[in-house]
Amino acid sequence: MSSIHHANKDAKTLGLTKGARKVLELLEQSQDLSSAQDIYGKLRTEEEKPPGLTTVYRSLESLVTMGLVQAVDLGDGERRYEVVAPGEHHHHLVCRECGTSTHLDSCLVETIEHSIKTQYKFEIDSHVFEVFGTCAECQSKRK
Amino acid sequence: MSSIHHANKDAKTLGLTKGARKVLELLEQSQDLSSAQDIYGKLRTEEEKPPGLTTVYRSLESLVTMGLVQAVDLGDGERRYEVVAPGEHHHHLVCRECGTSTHLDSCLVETIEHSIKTQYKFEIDSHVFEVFGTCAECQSKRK
DNA sequence: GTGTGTGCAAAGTGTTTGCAGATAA
DNA sequence: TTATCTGCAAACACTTTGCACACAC
Repeated sequence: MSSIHHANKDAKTLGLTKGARKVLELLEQSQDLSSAQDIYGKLRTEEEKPPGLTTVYRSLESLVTMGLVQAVDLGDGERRYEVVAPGEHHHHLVCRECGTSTHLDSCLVETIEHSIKTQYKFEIDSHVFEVFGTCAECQSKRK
Repeated sequence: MSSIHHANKDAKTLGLTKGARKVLELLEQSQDLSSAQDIYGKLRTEEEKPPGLTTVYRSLESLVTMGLVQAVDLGDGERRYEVVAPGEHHHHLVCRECGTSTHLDSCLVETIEHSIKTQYKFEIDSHVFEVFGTCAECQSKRK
């Protein structure tokens, strides 16, 4: 252990600011997608000296840039975030009743990527895909 | 011709307010997705007595509710709109360079709907799917 | 006259930015 | 010290709402 002076728990937190590390930790504990305000609120209860909202936004921005976190837009005017394996991404089944989201285990865009390229001569660089409805649990609660 | 006193051009415009009819007409002429501000701006140049922004927003709301118009969220904080055949919807290839959007000729969600239902027991009621990248034209301009 | 449509201005929401003080190397 | 990080408050962009007036039947 030579040049590393920090007491970081994890190699991938290197280069992150204090605030960003707290945001990342919190996201790692979260099951669901979290908005900036969610994160801010939770940190506010869990930390003695919590980062401000501005710092949360700035942290999320850099975490996304670094590829450690994925931003998800559900179209409700509030961006959500979740940790991902670097370079990975995934899509969700979002329950409108309880708000929970389940990951889809594969990205179906990859399956049609080729046909979009050949049929439309379109060069894909990103995509959004989210499904809304009712999860199994909420369906059974209805009855 | 008995109970219809209006000089409407189209049966489906029945029950629409004056402002909503103008908004719908403009959307019918548009090739691309238009934001409320786009619509407002265009009406402002084309009409003598154009509807205000508020009316544009209210009109879009009712057009969407009536199923004549589809709202599309591209995740840039600005909702876009386009006319659709009642009950229909479609997805887009959105070019990041020139901003144009091309319709995908089929909805691939339908192809995996069954597997989502059986595998996840999830009841789908809506979805978003948009692809971003570079269109054929912008690709050739680059060279 | 009565009810709906409309416009203005104000309020609201999530997010970003400017700037000065706090903090870390 | 010197550069980076942080927080507050203000600015922002899009959208919604309150309210009074206009208009249609």
